[in-house]
Amino acid sequence: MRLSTRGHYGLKAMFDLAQHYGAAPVPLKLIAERQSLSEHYLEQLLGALRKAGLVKSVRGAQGGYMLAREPDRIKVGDVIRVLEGPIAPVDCVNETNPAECDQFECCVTRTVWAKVRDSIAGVLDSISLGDMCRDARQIHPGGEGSGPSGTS
Amino acid sequence: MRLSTRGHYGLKAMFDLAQHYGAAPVPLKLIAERQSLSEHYLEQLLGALRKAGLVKSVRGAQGGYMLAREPDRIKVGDVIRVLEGPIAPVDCVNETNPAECDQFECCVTRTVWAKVRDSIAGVLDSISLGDMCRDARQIHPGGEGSGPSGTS
DNA sequence: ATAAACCCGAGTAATTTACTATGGATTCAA
DNA sequence: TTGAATCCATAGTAAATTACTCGGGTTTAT
Repeated sequence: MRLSTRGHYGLKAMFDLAQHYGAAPVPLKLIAERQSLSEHYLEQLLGALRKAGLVKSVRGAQGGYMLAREPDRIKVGDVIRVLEGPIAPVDCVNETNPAECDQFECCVTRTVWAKVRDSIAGVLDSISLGDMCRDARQIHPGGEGSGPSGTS
Repeated sequence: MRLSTRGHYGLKAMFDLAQHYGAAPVPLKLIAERQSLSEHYLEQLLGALRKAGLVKSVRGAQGGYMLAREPDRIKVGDVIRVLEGPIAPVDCVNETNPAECDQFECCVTRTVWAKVRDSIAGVLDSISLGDMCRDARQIHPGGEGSGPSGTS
């Protein structure tokens, strides 16, 4: 019942980009430093997020990454689905293409997992990057300059 | 964001035991057959559940396993925590001993994961094995003899 | 021209997962 | 009293997954 580092790190990176939305593109190196993540690894995650249309990139010197749309229009669930795949505690309740139950069409443990899936999706789809930024501002008023802002 | 087979199979087995609560102990072999699981592997899971006090065992011929208390007093969450460990999408929001955030005490992605954790725990702790049996009876009226009852 | 950046695919060590194997200890029943 | 049916415990292991690293390329501002 654990997230991999892909989702964990990826959300940190997206939150970082959300905090710099509207400004110049943020170079990978800077995100990796601020969130203390491996640069090369993060590159893969941002590549996936770019292909999924959640971030845009600017190549060349002074380039970097930025959110493809406003922080309020990107949900945590969008990010996690790109990096971790469809939400599914077990395969037979997969969001996009549920695996065939090898046994019978009707099963009880399955409905338990479906409820878990829906409750996870409900939370992830109810929080946007914009929400996270507002929360951060409440906790760390003063923003940017006033010291580092770790994200677990 | 996926359960391992431990939790998946373990809940199937516990549901099987719940459906036979009050009767003679159910031998491992029978559970494994009915739920089409590896016998030896399931043995490990039931061992853990026994040590955790959720099932009792009777050794020797005519022995087997049975729930340690009424199905209504065993929640799905109890089973999953034994087999999968504490519920924690990421380590820093572990239910029992949260890992230190290496960076800072205050972080925003962390509160997201805490909400996910609580929502998962909420679902798992709201469903008992007794509930599952009643659901099964509604779907498969006639019970026992009327054909196999797969559990995904 | 150079340096700062992104882009891409392959490789890999460590860990986890999902079992299997083996042998023993207990108990019922004939 | 013997044999079969059970549970109990530990160790081993092949496959998959994870979390990266490596070594190149390509693009673009200055």
